[in-house]
Amino acid sequence: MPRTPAQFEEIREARRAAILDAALHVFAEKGYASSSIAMIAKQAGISKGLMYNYFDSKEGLVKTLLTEGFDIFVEVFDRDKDGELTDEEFIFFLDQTFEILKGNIPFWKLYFAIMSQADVMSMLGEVMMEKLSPYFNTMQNYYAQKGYENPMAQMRVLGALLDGVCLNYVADPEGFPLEDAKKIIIDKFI
Amino acid sequence: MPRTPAQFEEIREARRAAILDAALHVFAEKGYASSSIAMIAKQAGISKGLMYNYFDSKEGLVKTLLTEGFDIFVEVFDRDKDGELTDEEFIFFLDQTFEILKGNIPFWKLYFAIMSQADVMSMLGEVMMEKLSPYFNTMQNYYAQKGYENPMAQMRVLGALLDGVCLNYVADPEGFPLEDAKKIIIDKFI
Amino acid sequence: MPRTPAQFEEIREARRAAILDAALHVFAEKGYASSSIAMIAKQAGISKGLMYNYFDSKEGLVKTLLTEGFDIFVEVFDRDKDGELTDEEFIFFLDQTFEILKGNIPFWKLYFAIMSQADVMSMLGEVMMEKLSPYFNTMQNYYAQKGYENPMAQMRVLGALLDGVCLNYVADPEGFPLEDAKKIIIDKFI
Amino acid sequence: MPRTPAQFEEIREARRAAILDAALHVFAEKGYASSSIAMIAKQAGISKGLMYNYFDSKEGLVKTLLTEGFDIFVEVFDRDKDGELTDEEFIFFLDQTFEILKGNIPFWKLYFAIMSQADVMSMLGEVMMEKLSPYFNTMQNYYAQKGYENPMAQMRVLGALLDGVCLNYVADPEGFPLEDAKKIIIDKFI
DNA sequence: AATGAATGAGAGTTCATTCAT
DNA sequence: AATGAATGAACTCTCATTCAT
Repeated sequence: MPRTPAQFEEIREARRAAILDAALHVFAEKGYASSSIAMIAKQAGISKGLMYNYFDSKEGLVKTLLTEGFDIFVEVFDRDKDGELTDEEFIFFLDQTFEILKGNIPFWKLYFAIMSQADVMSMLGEVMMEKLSPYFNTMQNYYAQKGYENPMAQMRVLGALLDGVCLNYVADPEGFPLEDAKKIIIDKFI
Repeated sequence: MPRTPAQFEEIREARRAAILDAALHVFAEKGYASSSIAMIAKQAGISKGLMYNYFDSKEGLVKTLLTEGFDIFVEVFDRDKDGELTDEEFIFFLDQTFEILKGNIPFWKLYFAIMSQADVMSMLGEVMMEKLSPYFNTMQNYYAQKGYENPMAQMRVLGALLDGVCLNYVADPEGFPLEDAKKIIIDKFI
Repeated sequence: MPRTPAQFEEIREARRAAILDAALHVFAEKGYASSSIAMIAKQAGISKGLMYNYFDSKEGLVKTLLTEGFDIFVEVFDRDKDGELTDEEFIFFLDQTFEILKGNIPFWKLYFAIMSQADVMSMLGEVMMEKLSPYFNTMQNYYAQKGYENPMAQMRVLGALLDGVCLNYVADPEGFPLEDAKKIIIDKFI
Repeated sequence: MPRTPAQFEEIREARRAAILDAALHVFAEKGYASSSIAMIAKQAGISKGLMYNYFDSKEGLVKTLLTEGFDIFVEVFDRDKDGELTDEEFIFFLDQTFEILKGNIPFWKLYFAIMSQADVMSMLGEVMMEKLSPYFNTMQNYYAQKGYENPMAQMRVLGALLDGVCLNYVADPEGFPLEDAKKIIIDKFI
């Protein structure tokens, strides 16, 4: 009995996910430029040729990884998008951020690797900013409603700190004291 | 009649500086792996071949950039290396850090590009850690002598914050409120 | 529908042989260091890149040529490896040597080109010695059992003579009187 | 007081010899293609540029080495060029050959390295043959006057043997039993 | 006469991408 | 849908040769 169209779709979807997963890990391990399509295909258990049946190019692959990666991130914070934050919610907010970080180290490795390459960034910068701005708005609102003098700057500093923690953590997950850092941040930035 | 040794030395020094400058900007812009010797040579206005009269390899080039870049950084902080810090000195310390940051944007772009590439890091990790550890020690000492519970974590968080500020600033020097950030950091981390 | 594994295997085997054949002739003609992958690829009618789908490196290519070339040589003499030789067998032995020589001129050209290049020799010396030593042992045994005073020296002289004949023959296959030489050698060295 | 033209000439001559000597040793060590002008200049203690004041090109250098090297060889045997040889003279002849071999290992290394490269040979082959033919004629005459059936073949076999001994000796001067070989050759080929 | 900075062609090698099957 | 052989451009690096001084 031949496969139904739905079955085909299912197989395709699973394979697509496998390729993205393989690509994420290879990119995170070796960096974007130093990763080859051959490595990714091998890791995904398929041929190089078939890769191009699923993704247009190496660049398309990394763009998909980044945009879909951020979508997951955004989903989690979606409910708080426009709301006001209590202190408990803000703590929860930070907690969530750290949980996502811990669960997606390869993604954040890739994120920082790509971030530092102006040419790739120029294509992704807008997309990312659009997705992340609700998150930043939430932070800024928090400081605004607490009556801080310069809530934008407060938000940028906190954002920078989270970037920095993220960068240090993915560079050395064993060595960086993530839990201690969380306490200190909550202590200072609430 | 040949040039005098002094003349040759002069030529070499000027060329060397031009190559390093070109390399710094290209690496900062594209990342290490995505930069080619051809790009750097073109930027420096010389032939590919001449590069190798001045530097052994692409790797040697980036190592030189980073070690000499950090040397400038280290020089400034040298006098405080082992001493204890008063609050004023700590503020001065942060001030200096920000001044250096403002004056060397391409260098710090390169620094982050390197930081996020595991393969390059593996060859540079030691060099960098050696140069930076006195700086981190100074910070840790500061928190230790102020009686903080976990000075190492305090230091790591401050380090992460400075990384993050640096990262955000070099990504968008006009948009990031560096002066405001400095005030907030001094306020919170002293 | 993809080619079957058997079809791929067929293609690979044919290409591999074509590359080895091209490489043998180019190396034999120009020597190892002066032969370029571009020349070999051109001779084989393929792109430079494809070479590396079949062989790891230029060095790998020449190693393969030499080991597989010697294997043919070794195969012929395998049965006599450890045995004692009668005069008839010794004559047969020389006969075989000359036949192999006549049928593989480019290989022996390569062999001498390699022999005279210290840097290549250093990577091949072991492989070659391992393959050739049974052959030399056979000769030495022959002289030992005939009661010669210094069988090792006899063997070395005979080996040198065969090298020299080989060298002269490959340099000028038409001009060198191979058959006459064989008679003289059998006459003097039996 | 300025140097006299004769003094200039003397300096030039000494320098020329130093360059040739340096080149011979570098070529013998690394092979022709793998030796660089930079290495040779360094070994000779002069600049690359000055090399080209003495020799047109790398190829010119090796041609000079080979032709002048053979001249030395030829000189020694000059007196016997056309004469008839007694057995004692023939032994002396072989003796001389071995002495020259022992005293000029780098030259013979270079000779064999170049011999195996058809393209270089094509330029040198004629020159060399012209210089060596008296030597071969002497050998052939020796066998002719002793009444051998095929003196040309005898000569070619002896020539091949001397080639082979030379090749084996320069490849491994410590290991090859040159003195034993000489005795065996005299024993068999007189 | 002498230097070594500088070039440019070409070396070995890698790899994203295409394509016949 | 699927393969991996094949290409070609670009990579890092080397070096004989030239040339301003």
